[in-house]
Amino acid sequence: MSHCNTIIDTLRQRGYRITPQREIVVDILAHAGRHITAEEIFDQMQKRIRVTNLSTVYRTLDVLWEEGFACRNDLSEGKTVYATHQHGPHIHLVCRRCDAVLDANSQVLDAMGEEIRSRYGFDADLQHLSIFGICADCSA
Amino acid sequence: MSHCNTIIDTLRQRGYRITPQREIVVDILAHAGRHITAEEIFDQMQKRIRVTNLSTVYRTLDVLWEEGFACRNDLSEGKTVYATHQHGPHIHLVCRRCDAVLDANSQVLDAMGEEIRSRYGFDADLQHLSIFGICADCSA
DNA sequence: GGTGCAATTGCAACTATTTGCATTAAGGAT
DNA sequence: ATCCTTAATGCAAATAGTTGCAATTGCACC
Ligand SMILES: [Mn+2]
Ligand SMILES: [Mn+2]
Ligand SMILES: [Zn+2]
Ligand SMILES: [Zn+2]
Repeated sequence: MSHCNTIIDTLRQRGYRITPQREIVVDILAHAGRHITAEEIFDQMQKRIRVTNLSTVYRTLDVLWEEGFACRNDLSEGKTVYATHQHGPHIHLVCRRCDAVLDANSQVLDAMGEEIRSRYGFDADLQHLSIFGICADCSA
Repeated sequence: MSHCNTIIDTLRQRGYRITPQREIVVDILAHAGRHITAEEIFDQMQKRIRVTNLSTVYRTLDVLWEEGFACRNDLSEGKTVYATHQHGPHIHLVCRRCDAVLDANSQVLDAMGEEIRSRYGFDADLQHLSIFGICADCSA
C-alpha cells in the first residue's frame, strides 16, 4: 500500500472526510520528494481539478501537520515549506545572517527527544526541525 | 550600564545608526519582561513618539534578531512574539493539537548545541527555542 | 557648526496566510 | 438509492508581515 493511501485511510479512520481536494494534496505532497510550498501544490493541483482554492490547500496542510503526516518549516525563504515524513529525517541549520541552510544529521537530537519525553511527557517533532543560528562562514 | 544601553552601543559599534525609533523599540522590548508582539511594541511606541510606523518596528526587530539581541518565536498564537535574551533561557514545547505551551528547561539542549557546533561549526540559537509536538494530555 | 552621503524612515502597495460565511457534498443511517 | 447531518469547500475580506521608493536624518569628516 502506498504512502498516500496510508495517510488517506488513517485520516478517514480519525473521522476526517476524504474529498478529491484532500486526496490530490496528499498525493502531490507525498510524491514531491522535497520541500514544497502551498502555492506550488496549488499550481500542480489546478492541472488536475478545475475549481479549487488556495485556502483549501492551506487548510489541508494544517490538517496533515496537526495529524502528524506533514512537517512545516520556515527556511527563511519567505514562504513556509511542507513535506511528508518520507522526506527526512534531518534538521536544517538556518543562518540568521546570510540565510544559508545547512542540512544536518538529526541524530544529534535523539537524546534530547528522549529527555523531553521522559521529563515532560511531550512528544517533540524532531525529524525535520529548523534551527536558527550563525553559520561557520558568518562566524569567521 | 543598563541592558538597553549595551544593546544600543553595540549596534552603533557595528555600524547601525541609532534613531529615536530604534532606541524606543529596544527600550520597550528590554523592559517588557515577557514575550511581546510587534503590534504591542508599536502601540506603546506611539505613546512616546508622534509619527512612526509599524514597518519600522518590524525592521528594527529584524535587526535585533539578526544581531542576536532578540529572539523571535512562533507560539501558535497567530502572531510572532519577540523578547530580549534577558527573558530566558528556556524552551517552549508547543502542542500542535491543542496549542498548549509548556515551558521547559533549556539544559536538555546544551549537549546538542555543543555537538552542532563541533560537527557543523554552526552556532545554534537554543536559549529560547520553540519545539512543536504533542503534549501529554493530547497523547492520552 | 556646516556638508555630504548612505542608512533609515514613513507610506503605500504588495505578498503570505487566515477566517467568516453561504453553499456543497461525504458518508452514516435508513 | 435516498435522506440527513455537519464537515469541507470556494470565495471574499481580513490579518500578519514585507518591500520599493522618495523624503529625511544620523554621523563621519572637515
Ligand atoms: Mn528538509
Ligand atoms: Mn519564553
Ligand atoms: Zn551565515
Ligand atoms: Zn495538546
